Amino acid sequence: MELEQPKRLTMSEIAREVGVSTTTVSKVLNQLPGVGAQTRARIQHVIEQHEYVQNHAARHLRKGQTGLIDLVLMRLEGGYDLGIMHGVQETLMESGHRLAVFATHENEVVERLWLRRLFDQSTDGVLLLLPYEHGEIANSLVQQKIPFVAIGDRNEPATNFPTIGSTIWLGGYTATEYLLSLGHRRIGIITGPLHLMTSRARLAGYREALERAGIPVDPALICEGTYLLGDGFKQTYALLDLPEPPTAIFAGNDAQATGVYQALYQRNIRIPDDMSVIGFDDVTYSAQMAPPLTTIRQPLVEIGKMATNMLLRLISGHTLESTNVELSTSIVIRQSCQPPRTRTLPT
Amino acid sequence: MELEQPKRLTMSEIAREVGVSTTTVSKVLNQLPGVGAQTRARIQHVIEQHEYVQNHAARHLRKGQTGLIDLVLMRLEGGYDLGIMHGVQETLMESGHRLAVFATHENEVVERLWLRRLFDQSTDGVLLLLPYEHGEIANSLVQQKIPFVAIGDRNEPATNFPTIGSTIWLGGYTATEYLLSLGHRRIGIITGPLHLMTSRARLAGYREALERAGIPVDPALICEGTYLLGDGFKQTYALLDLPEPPTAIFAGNDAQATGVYQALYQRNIRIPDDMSVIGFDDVTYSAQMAPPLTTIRQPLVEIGKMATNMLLRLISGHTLESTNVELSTSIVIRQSCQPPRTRTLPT
DNA sequence: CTGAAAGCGCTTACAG
DNA sequence: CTGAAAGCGCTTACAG
Repeated sequence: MELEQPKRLTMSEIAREVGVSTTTVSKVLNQLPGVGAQTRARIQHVIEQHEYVQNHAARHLRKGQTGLIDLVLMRLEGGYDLGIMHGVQETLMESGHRLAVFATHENEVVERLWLRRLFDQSTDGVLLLLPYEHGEIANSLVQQKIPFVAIGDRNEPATNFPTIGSTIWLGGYTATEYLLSLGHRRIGIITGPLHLMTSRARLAGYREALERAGIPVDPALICEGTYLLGDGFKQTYALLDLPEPPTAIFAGNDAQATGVYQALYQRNIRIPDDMSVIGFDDVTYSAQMAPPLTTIRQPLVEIGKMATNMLLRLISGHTLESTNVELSTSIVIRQSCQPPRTRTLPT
Repeated sequence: MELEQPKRLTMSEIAREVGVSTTTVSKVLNQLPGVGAQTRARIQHVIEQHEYVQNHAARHLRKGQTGLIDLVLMRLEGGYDLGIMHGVQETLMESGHRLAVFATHENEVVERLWLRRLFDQSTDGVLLLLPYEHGEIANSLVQQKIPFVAIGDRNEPATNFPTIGSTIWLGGYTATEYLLSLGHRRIGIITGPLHLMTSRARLAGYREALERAGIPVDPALICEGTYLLGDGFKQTYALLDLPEPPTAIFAGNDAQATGVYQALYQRNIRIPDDMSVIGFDDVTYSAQMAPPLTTIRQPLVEIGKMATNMLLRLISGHTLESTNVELSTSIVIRQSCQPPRTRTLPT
């Protein structure tokens, strides 16, 4: 006895079975007008009975749409990227698009290969989540007329393509300002790679806050990291070993803050009693750290959603009201900062 | 002056320009034999000159292949999932497939909708990364003849579909055994949700090790978590508040181990001096924790690779040598465990 | 309200 | 070695 093989039907087979044309079946399938109620019902019935599903490729070929959005990033590492992806997925869920994810792993050959593949019209649009400057990619995309929006924080004067980010500079300023308001005067900062705009923006905000407070910037307090936990750890040791260590550390992002925590624990330095720590991003686990991390929140999920909505609008041929959007950062005060206790407050 | 518009050419336009048939162009494009060297060169030239790229949809329609693999998971949360995705991506990079990612967020409606979409022949195959039992999904996939492999750890006797996982039970056993060998007698365990096979397997391994050592299992030492940092934190407090607290904690996974660390730090209990901690998974950050976490390694990347290779083989019509693969777990000894110091070793 | 027919851009027997 | 032609499964003017 053979197992029943649920053969996949084509539209014309459905049409034949009902006794109508494929034109009519197509109309029913796509909920277009111009079909009698009776006919519609009969067709509907047969479709359901056979669990008929349209062939994606044929539809795609005819309509020139793939139902696919591509997201490109360097590396999937959690935190920042995942926050944004959540927003993207959520929005895509409503639009019905699928999300293709591609990680370049900083391999330019692979990247170019992938880019080439997109040109075969197999994507409706792309989301660029690349922390470094990728003029060439953006340009190729523009040239190929593939809709895209770049997510990140290129505080460059003007780009000729749509971008979305958040007010990084202000975030850096706010973080530093907050620590100053608590009475800290020696504030260490662990930045991201300084060739990135997003790192420099944080640092610039830090500098600005100090200068406004009339406090000279001590280069010894500025450490460069790569936004990874390990850098937070290592640079904290460096900061602690300074002749005059800081009383607070601005960790650059929450991953590095985790590293800072661990270094401090190991050195038996209590947070926030002996050292204040402030992060950046407000990643999912930030609130669960011990103590809960005070941090500068980037509205990651919102950024993801917004980016996707912008892209979707672009894809459907609309023009964007504003092509360079910045959502605002904000400070989330939890329990990792307090006034310095080892020094007397300035009079 | 108009901007040059790089119009996308079709194959027949290329053919016309060279003065050959599309048949011949297609052969060149697909590197098939049966084309004169001269002709081939001329065609090649024109192709490159125009940066011609095949239309994906047309190709797909003809060949019935999409070049797309779907990965389904509950939630993108980092650690475990990311490890596996790395492996998947790496393998896919070679095969040239793109990866479509879908997160169900435990929403069954959404899940079914998505599943339905796959039936439109828009995927070459799917990777199921769902921690709970998903008989229906697997069955639908089987019925629709969509190739797939389930990643995870269903230690069920026999499934009628391809699976890949790792030796979880043995991992649980090994972790416990190791702590016993160090002299620990009261070992706390924080499991995952106990309705999951993967959680029960760890616990069963734990029990087995204790029983073999002739140590009665104390139910008070068994805490249920959900594999999230917060559970590690909370349950550690519970364990510490026991009349007779453990001297070691088996954290269930590395995320929970992070929570354990934090609770211990907050209670001022040193690792490993005052408490040993062992994790499970060996996630990217495990080695960077302070102190570096001793853990049971699941070969996440390898699992991802293997799963993908199995799927690829399935897609190309081959049959699998073995359909239920388990890679082996192993212990990675770092610095979070040592003999208990508050008790005397048994004589 | 309904359908015949063209066409989306490829690939693939098949014939020459 | 080369090409004419059919066909993958849809959608969409267009005519009736």
